[in-house]
Amino acid sequence: MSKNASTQEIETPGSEAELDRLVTQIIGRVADKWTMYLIDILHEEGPSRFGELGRHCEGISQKMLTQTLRAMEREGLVHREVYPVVPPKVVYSLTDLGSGLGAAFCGVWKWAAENRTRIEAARRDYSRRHGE
Amino acid sequence: MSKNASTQEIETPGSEAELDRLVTQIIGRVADKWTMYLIDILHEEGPSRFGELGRHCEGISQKMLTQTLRAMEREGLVHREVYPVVPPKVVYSLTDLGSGLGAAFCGVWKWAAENRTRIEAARRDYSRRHGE
DNA sequence: CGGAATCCATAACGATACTG
DNA sequence: CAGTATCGTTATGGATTCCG
Repeated sequence: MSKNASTQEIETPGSEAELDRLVTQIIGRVADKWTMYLIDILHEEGPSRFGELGRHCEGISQKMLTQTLRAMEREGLVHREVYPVVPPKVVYSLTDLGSGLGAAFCGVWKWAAENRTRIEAARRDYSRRHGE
Repeated sequence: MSKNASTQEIETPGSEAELDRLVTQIIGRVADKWTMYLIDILHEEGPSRFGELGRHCEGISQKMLTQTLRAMEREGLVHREVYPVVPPKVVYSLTDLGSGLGAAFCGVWKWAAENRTRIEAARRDYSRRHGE
């Protein structure tokens, strides 16, 4: 019983390598552009309707919006509430899990904001040194 | 001169909406599965050769490895050091910028590790309620 | 309004072969 | 070893149409 210093694991059959693989897999599904955008939007705007999300999420197609929201629902990041009215109304909101991820992502947003000039400088530098 | 409360902006012509777009764009380029994996690997293993990275980065093809590393170099996340020996030796290491992103993304890894059981539960839940 | 379904273009990716 | 180049496939994403 050398490991498991974490928060709430009771039954953990796999090896730590396997755990690693699992966590990596989760990151792989979640570290996606649209997911990050949507979590951010839901974080700022609060519970939002499908159309609102589409409008706030610059450049996303309605197909990707649906698709991404479904995936997020599957991972337990968002809750989908359907109001049986006409015209239809569907409101998406972050679950606790989603909020947690949003909070975690916050660091990445801050990093991007704080370092954007350096990133752009690096890019200019690169294209100068390479093929222009 | 109402804004610019940030860390180090001297010349900022765009509006805050534009700044938003810029930051979002950066996230879009950086929030990618392989980039995150590689930053994590470089963070844990330290400076590594091309082949080592490939071996540590489960499931990546050599093509994607090259491609992702080039992109990361362009964004200023990694430094590429070529040793003119035979057989060739190329060592990749995180720049300050890359380390910063790694640190920022750390929160997400922790989130994934701490909530993995909940995520899997959510997934089981979803497939039970939907098409199995 | 909030999708699902269809069609289509192209970008992403993997496998393979080749090179300095 | 660390790539580049090419090819073929699959996945991604947009546009459009239709439905409850």
